Amino acid sequence: MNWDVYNEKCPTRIVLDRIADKWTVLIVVALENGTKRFGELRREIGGVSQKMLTQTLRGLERDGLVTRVVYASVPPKVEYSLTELGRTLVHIFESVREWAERNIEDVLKAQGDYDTKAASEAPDE
Amino acid sequence: MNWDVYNEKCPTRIVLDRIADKWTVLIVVALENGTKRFGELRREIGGVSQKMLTQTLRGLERDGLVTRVVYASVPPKVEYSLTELGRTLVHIFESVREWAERNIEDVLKAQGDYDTKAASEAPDE
DNA sequence: CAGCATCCATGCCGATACTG
DNA sequence: CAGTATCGGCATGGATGCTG
Repeated sequence: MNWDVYNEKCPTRIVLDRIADKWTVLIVVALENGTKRFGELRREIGGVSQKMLTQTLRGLERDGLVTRVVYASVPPKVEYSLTELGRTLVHIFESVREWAERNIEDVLKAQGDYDTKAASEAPDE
Repeated sequence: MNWDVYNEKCPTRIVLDRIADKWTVLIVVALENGTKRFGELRREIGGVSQKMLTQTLRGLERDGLVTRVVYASVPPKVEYSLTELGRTLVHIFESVREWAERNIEDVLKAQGDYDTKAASEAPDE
C-alpha cells in the first residue's frame, strides 16, 4: 500500500493529527516513566482542564496507546499508563525534539527578521 | 538549556505546533521536489482555500522554511520553494511516516475494539 | 476522586467580494 | 495571478454544577 499525504486516510496524517495535540504530548511525557492517577496527571500537567484531560486520555485509550485501570474502591481510583505501543511513540517525540533543539535558533531568528522587516515596511501606526 | 515540554516555549512544542498543521505538511511535501507557483500549489493540494494557502505559506516563510520570490511581471508570478532548513524538515515526516506505517494497523484495530466494546455496553438507542 | 452534562466565549476557517 | 478584507457558521475548549 503506497499512501500519499493528500489522502485523509494517510497513516502519517492520522498519526500527526493525534500527536500534534498539545495535551497528547504532555500526557505521553508525563506517563513516560510510570503509571499515574488522574489527579496526579492533572496536577503535573499544569493548565489542563478536567474536560480536556479526560477527553485526551479517552482518545489515547481508544488508539491503544494508553491503558485505563479502574479500581472499585471508595473513593474511586483510576490509573493510567502507556501501553507498549504508546512507549514506542516516545521515539517520535525524540526525533522531533532533536530537530527542534538543533534548529530552533534558526527558526526564531528567521521569525525575528521577518517581523522586523514587516515592521519597517509599515508606514506608520 | 534544558527544555521541558510543560513550557510553552519548549522547542519541541513550537515545532510540533507548526508541523502538526494539515496544510503545512501538504505544502512541504508539494515543494519537496522543486519550486512551485501559488496556483500550482493550489491545484496540486486539493481542497485548500486560497486564504489558508496564503496564511500557511506566510507562516512557513516567517519560520525560514520557505522562500517566496515575487516577479514584477504582468500578470504577477510568485514562486515558492523550500529553504535548506525546510528540506531538513522532510526527515521528520519520514520518521513519523515510518512509525505510522508500522503501527497504523494496531491503532486502527485498537479503535475498532474500543468502539465495538463501547457499542455492546450501550443498552439501547 | 474521577467524570459527565451543560452552557457559552473564542477563534478558526470557508465563502465571497474586491485590488495591484 | 496572487493576493487582501470582511463576514459568518461552526467546532474547540473553558467554567460550572452535579453524580457514583
